[in-house]
Amino acid sequence: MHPKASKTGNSLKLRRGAWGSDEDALLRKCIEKYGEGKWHLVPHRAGLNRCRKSCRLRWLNYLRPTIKRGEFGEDEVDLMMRLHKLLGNRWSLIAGRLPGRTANDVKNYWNTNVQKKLTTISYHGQKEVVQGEELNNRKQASSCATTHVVVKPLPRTLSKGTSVPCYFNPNSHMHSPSPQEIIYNKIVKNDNNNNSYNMTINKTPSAATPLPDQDGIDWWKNLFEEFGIHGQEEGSLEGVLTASSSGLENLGAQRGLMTDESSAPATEAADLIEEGGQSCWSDIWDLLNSDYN
DNA sequence: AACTGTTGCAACCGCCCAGTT
DNA sequence: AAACTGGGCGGTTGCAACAGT
Repeated sequence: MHPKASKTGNSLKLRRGAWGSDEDALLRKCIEKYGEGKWHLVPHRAGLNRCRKSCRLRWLNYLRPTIKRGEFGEDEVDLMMRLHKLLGNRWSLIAGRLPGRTANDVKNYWNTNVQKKLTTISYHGQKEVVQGEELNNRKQASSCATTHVVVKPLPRTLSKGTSVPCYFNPNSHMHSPSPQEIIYNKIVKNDNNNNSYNMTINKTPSAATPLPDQDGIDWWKNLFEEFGIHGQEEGSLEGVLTASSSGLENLGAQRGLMTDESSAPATEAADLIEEGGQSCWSDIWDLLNSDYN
């Protein structure tokens, strides 16, 4: 019996611990037949003596056919680092940007690989083995030295039928960021590189891109306001764009990411927004896909 | 070969949030 | 408004496998 199987009284009825191949097969069959969701029905439907949470976890973290196995690639680790810097321990959000990777995978990788590396690399960039009291001292010092602002967007509730602009590239497994996301990436994350997720952009949004409706406008407005960016015209797309144009500059400057205003992508994007209004997104798209060194 | 220490990761726990009653 | 329920998340645990002595 698995050691975790005898912790609570409930476990007398429900099986716990490691999953057997027969259980996996039952669960897989059940999900194939009924689809994901309604997890409280899954144990009964599948004929499993497991709790709903256990079934859900097993499926999401192990059985799902889209799950990618094997080592994390260099680009994946790089993206993970950036996202962690931005989001903190929001593993599900980070995993959402790493196709095929689960939140559990990301969390485990971070805890076992990345965190370990961070604590064993000295300030001079030289690898060394640090243990005991010295390790604790380093950790303490490191937490002071690398303090940064973690952006934690609040969950947003939209009314029914809202179409928040979502720029999904059907030809790619990767999510293609919206123009707004590109701007956000460029400024907040200082991401000017051709990372894998940026390289999936293979179309301009000019024709096919839906423009935000009122709820979408509010959504973006709320996001900007969260960063202390305020528009002049309430409730209009132009207002949001105007707000974003000034706000982007402020945000970039606030974060100390734009040393040369004349060549900063945010400034140029902001100018384009101010000049072009709704029709300028394709220009901004091109601009933000170009390299800034 | 036997023992000990370390690592990776699957699984569980407790909590939170949103929706429903 | 309060209680309940389902879904989801981050943190933690502990086992199996591996590496070192």
